[in-house]
Amino acid sequence: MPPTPESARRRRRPTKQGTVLTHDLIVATALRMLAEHGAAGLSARRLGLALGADPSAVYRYFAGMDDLVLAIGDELIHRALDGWEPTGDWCEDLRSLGTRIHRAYLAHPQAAQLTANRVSGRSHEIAADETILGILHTAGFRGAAAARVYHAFIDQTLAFAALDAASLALPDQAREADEQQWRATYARLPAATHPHIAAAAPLLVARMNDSAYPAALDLLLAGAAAELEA
Amino acid sequence: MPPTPESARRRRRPTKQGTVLTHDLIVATALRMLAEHGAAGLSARRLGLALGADPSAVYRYFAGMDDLVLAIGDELIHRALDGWEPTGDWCEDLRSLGTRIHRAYLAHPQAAQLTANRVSGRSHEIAADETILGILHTAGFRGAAAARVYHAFIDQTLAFAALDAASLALPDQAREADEQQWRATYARLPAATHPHIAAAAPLLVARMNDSAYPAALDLLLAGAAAELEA
DNA sequence: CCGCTAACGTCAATGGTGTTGACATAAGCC
DNA sequence: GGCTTATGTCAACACCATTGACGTTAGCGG
Repeated sequence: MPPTPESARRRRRPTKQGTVLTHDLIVATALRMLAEHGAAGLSARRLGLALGADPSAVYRYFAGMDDLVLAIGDELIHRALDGWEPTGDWCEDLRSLGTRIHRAYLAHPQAAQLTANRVSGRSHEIAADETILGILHTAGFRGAAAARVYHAFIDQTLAFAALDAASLALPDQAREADEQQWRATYARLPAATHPHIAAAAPLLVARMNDSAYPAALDLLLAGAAAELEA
Repeated sequence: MPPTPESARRRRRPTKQGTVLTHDLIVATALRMLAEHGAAGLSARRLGLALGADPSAVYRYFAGMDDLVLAIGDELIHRALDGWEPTGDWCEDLRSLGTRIHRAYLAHPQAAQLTANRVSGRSHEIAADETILGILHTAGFRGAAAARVYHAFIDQTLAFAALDAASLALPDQAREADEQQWRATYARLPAATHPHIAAAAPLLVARMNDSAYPAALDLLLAGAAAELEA
């Protein structure tokens, strides 16, 4: 029994504890729980508890936990594009769009981990794709070239979002422990056996918290621009 | 009680069903189970069943399921580098190394999904890092530049591996269903509301199964080479 | 304003999961 | 050949997603 589509909802019975459930309320609560309890901390039972409702009530709104996860992903894309306006400079527009998507995911690293490499096919995801393809069109890309650049752009953005989210998603305590352990293993390798790691270790420790996405994005855009001129 | 390190093992009591457990045997069996039952199909109980042992026996070898997952990741890197020989051409070496890592992960997509954005700090991962830094050193990169290129190279490789693994990991049946559903939503959007998607849909469907990694890798190497000359 | 219907919240149960502590057995050192 | 202890086994715990039956109440048709 698939859940009722949001448009067809009419009756809203308050929960035993008084809250009135909504598609959006559930997504928002799930996002909060992910931030509080980590990527593995989103469970139907805990979600029900946080909502003040029976866990199974969630299934009136989503086909299952996986469906909820896809909705969360679509919400992240929604937030990324909210309020964005094109400047007309295709290169600048793609850069700001990529940066926005990357930033929106990293704002909810635990959620990003779950959703960044999923394709939801939901409304906001579709809107984003249409926007990107539109920008490429105005830039002058047509046919296969447009498809290729689109593909590289969106995959690179989402791939880095997922990767960067993974390190951000570690709880503060575990994250320090992780960095500490990094120092404990990599930074302590003897120069005799691992000369290059030993030499680069201090620099790498310093770099670890930053994302390589901006640099990679610049390279991609430069490559695309060069192709346009040719 | 942390498990006994592999080097300190002496007694090996055969299981009730006759098999003799090993660190490597468990990793290999887990890899097989991942291929058979999907990324979510790796469970302690099923692993025990497949090994012909009690599920809890695994805990004599790994601190937990997560520890096992890290070991699987290290094994993937091991396979990626196995037999690799440098040519001396740094650009070619980095390209072949990146391609090998990407290919090794995609050979076990279900395992890649679990491990590609983890840092294990284990021996083969360390060996790979030392190799990459060594190549960059012979190329002439020093200090911060070497660290920056290393960071971009390894993150891009792993990020694309994770992303590409996600689509490959879908079971054949679900994968066709997914592509079908893609056609059903994206390819059917009316040109009136989504003109660019409607125009690009056939090309995008054709591209979907390929990875954007080779193109992205080329861009990265070209950018690095340009930086060297400057 | 009333009554009917079905949407939706609740309950209970099923079969899965990781993990752990106590126990037993046999491997291999002395 | 006996002792120690590593290691396999067993049973139990607490959690998980999901589902079918149940009952209540919101809100429409009259």
